[in-house]
Amino acid sequence: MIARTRIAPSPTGELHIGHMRTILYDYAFAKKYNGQFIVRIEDTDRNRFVEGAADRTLQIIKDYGFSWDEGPGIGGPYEPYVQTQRLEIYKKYALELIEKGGAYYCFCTPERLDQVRAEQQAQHLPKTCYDKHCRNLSKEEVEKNLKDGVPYVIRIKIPANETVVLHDAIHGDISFNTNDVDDMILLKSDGIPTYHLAAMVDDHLMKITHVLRGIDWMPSSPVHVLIYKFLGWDMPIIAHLPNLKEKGSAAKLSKRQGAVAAVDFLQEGYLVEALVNFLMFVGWNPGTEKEIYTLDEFINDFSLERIQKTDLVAFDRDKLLWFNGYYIRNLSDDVLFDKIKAWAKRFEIKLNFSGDDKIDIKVVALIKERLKKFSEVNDLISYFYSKPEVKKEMLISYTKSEERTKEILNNFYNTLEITQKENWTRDNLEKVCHDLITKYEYSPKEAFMTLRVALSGQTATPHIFDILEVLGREESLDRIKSAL
RNA sequence: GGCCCCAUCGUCUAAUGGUCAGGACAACGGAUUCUCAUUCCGUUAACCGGAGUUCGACUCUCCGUGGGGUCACCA
Repeated sequence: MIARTRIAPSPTGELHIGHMRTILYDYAFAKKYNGQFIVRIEDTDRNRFVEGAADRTLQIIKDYGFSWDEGPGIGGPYEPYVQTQRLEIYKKYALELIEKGGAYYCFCTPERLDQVRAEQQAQHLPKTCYDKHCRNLSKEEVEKNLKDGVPYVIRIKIPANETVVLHDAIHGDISFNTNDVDDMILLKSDGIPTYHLAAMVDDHLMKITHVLRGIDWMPSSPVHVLIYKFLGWDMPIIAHLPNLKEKGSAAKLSKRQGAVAAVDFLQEGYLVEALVNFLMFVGWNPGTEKEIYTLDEFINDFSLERIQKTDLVAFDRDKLLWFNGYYIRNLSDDVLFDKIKAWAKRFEIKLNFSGDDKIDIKVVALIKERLKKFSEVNDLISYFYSKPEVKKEMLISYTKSEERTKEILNNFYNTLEITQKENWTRDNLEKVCHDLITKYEYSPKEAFMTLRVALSGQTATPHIFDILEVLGREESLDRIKSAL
């Protein structure tokens, strides 16, 4: 089998992370079955069009590590891949639909439609729908309106009381009664098609074999099934994917909880590998206990059958953070440092590093196992580069008294002062300090915590001897003196 | 409200008639004889309710209940 999948973003804003999940599945499926992954821009909504959004969407897809075999920028055998450049094609099929009795001209004004809807609501009808007014127009009336230039749309002519079944690759057969289906608009009065027409025509013409889309499309799928049927085309395989929700509630992703757009996650400092690995499990799992996946492994294991049937799947931000920390820890110090710098450059974030790569990489190595996302870097490294504010209460909280704190710090100071620069290494410092607390019978906790606070102003930091080493002799002594 | 989809630990999920109902995240406890983190070990914890089918139901059927989607000249 050869699979051809597509993603059809509409340039109405920043690409949503849920959409990126669908891209991942589309991409993996096409690759798994030696096919093509296609990007098609669905810019048929002129009202919500956002300038530059299409380019940013294309860019973020690349940023996440995906590439398309056909689409904007590279073309392909079925170009163009931008819907507003294909208007003639849709018009042609809309007319063909009318000819075949599957659609009709509708001259109703938006005002009349609003009125009809309002009346239906006032009567508390189970649902609002077009009253099919223009289905009864005579051939002559239609001709006359057309000749007079009366604005029109083209609607699908849904047959009465028939059962339409959708073969969903995940949910199985789903049947609808056509009495519940509205005569949806296929071609708008401005000559631009709606999704229903445009996507079906393009999917057919572009020989798409599998369509993965959000489950919110399910209610309109009878319209799509009927379009294919009227035009005499074979339907691609359709799979409806669960939507994303915020963990712990049924609410969809919200900015209050964190990033929502794909680019936002990059900006917060998530690694692409972590993001993609996390996204794999947002609606799918291999049925095994394996959960660390490379893209290639995923391509190999992915299958439509193992996509979850549930309509909502949680986007667990804690889990994402865990994935990210995992991938960060698996990076070498050099690579991590380079990635942090690249991230800061791209998002114009000022890092508090010294600029001396040798020292900076050492610091990165020390914070690596604590780092969950890049946006935390500055907080974690601050005291390495600038004198911390040391709170007195915190400083003396590990000893019985101020006197004892002073004594401990004095002893550390004196011991460290006679430690020469060439001996200022992590291992030697550890030995010297341990000797000291043994000699004075300090408890490790009171001594080291006091020293930690004096050096960093914090109670949670990397190992104290690592900090001493990175800070250097002069700076370390200076900070102890300040604390005293 | 009509139509459609869905329902397992706190959270996300595995299980396709027979399992001590498994894993991960989170939480908690222990170890790594300084904190935090990491790593390792461990603990707590779930089949929405009711009928039915069956020797046997988390798994199949029906009815409830609950959640979600949709009902635009948006996708």
